[in-house]
Amino acid sequence: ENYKNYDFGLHSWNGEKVMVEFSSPNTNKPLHLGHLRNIFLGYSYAKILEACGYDVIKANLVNDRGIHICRSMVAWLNYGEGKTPEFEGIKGDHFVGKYYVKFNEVYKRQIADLVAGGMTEAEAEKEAPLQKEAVEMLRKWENNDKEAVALWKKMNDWVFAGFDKSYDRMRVSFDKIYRESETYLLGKKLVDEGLEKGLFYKKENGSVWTDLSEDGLDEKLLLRADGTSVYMTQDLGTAQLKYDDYKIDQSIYVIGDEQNYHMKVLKLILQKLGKSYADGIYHLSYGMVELPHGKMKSREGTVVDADDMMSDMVNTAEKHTEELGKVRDFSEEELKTLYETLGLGAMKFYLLRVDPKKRMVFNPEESIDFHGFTAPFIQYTHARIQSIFRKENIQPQEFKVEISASKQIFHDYEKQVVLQLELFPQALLEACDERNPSVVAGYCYELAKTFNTFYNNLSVSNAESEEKKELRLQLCLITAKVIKKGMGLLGIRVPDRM
RNA sequence: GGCUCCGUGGCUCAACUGAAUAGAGCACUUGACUACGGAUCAAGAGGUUCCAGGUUUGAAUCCUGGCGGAGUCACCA
Repeated sequence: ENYKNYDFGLHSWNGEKVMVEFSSPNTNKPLHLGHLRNIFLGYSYAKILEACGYDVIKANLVNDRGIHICRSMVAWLNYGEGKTPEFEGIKGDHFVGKYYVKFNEVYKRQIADLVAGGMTEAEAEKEAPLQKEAVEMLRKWENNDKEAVALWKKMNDWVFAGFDKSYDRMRVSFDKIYRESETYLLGKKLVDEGLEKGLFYKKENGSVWTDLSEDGLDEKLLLRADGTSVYMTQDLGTAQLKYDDYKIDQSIYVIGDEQNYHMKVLKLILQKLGKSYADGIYHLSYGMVELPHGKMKSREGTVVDADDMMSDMVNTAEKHTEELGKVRDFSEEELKTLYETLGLGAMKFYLLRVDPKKRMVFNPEESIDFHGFTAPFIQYTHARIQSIFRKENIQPQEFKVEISASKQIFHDYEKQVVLQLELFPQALLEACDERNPSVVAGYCYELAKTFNTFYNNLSVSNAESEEKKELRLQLCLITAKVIKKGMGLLGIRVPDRM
């Protein structure tokens, strides 16, 4: 009965505004597997919040300033020979990333040389000529040096263009982009504010600190001796800016668990500063993605690149689909869309099906398995349902959802499907409260499984009676809708044929 | 070293926050298309929940102590 005009768990606005920040890349190298978990998690959780009645702003805080980008800049100046991404024919983020790698190669050698010359490791790290160039570049940038800023802008634009291509392919978008280059000055203001209030203090060399030892934490640096900002400075400013811009009730940060401490400190400092929005800060912390052989290390070249990963998954979907040969009549365009839907769907689901808090092992071979607890399994269920509608000449959009439960004697298989469908709103709320999209992933899987059992045991088209047929068609329809809705909350599309 | 988190069949994950026979998937074994799509379904085998104590009518879950692993404690971000 509940399914008449049922809106599948959607709630109207509950009056709360939430910002979800995710992705948050550095502009010195391309996105990798870890970012993928972050992005899919953030995007999915934003959708879940929306479905539960929140007004959601999806934000991306790009770390576009600092020594890391200066390193890429110096390397490009020294070794780039004026080349551009267009010239090389590669994405801008990969292009700039190449120079970051180059920097590290040379830097490492210079350190080794200096250490061989009698310097300590720490000294060598500071004295290496290339590092000195980078530091000088940062200083110039902070002093608004025309050339430095122009180069910085040029290289960042390359990277942004590259990122945009990746986001497009992932089918994620943002409502607001913050750049740390635009927020760090505000952060410095907040530091001044804290100094005036006596919450922070200056050390002899001029660096600014706050002492959080009473709260069980350590002393924390807020401003370097030379007056330049650190990570925390920028985050203070960004937090303020987010609130000024949107007057949000909650501010959710999707950030890896290696920053648990940092986020704790950030919130505490803002609370001490008496900021009303501080209490609304929540760190949606997620565990690192590891590979079967250990964790990803850029130094050892074991980082899995996000773009490569996506291509691999889509290629696998293509291969698999061709082997099965069920969509030979598809146009090129349709095939391309299908492969993206299946490949990226499988990848998103693989990353979202586990509790975000926990570290996870990414097994490339298992991730491309399209059986069992996977997106293609669920997508397949959806496609088969659509197949029934095609056969019955029914337009799902026009088919009315009207279950007259009272008159029916439900078969056990039918009952199980109904019971499972009833759980959807509950799963949605749980995912929202627990801040855990994997609840939705698990739900979709259970629903698909329950439906498949029903499907394999009872015929829809050749049902015992017209009434039964009607009922089962309705079960099919609602199942398809809930699957589509649920998977949509994970950012995964479901095809009508595959 | 201090603080935080984690340890569940060969592998990847669950377990409504203390409940009854610890659930799924992969891999393995066996079955099912003259039935709406076999990317499916049905069945089987596989566990001392890291170890040792403790609390409890009852512990994977809570406490203590080990062992093993991760993160963090930067004038990096």
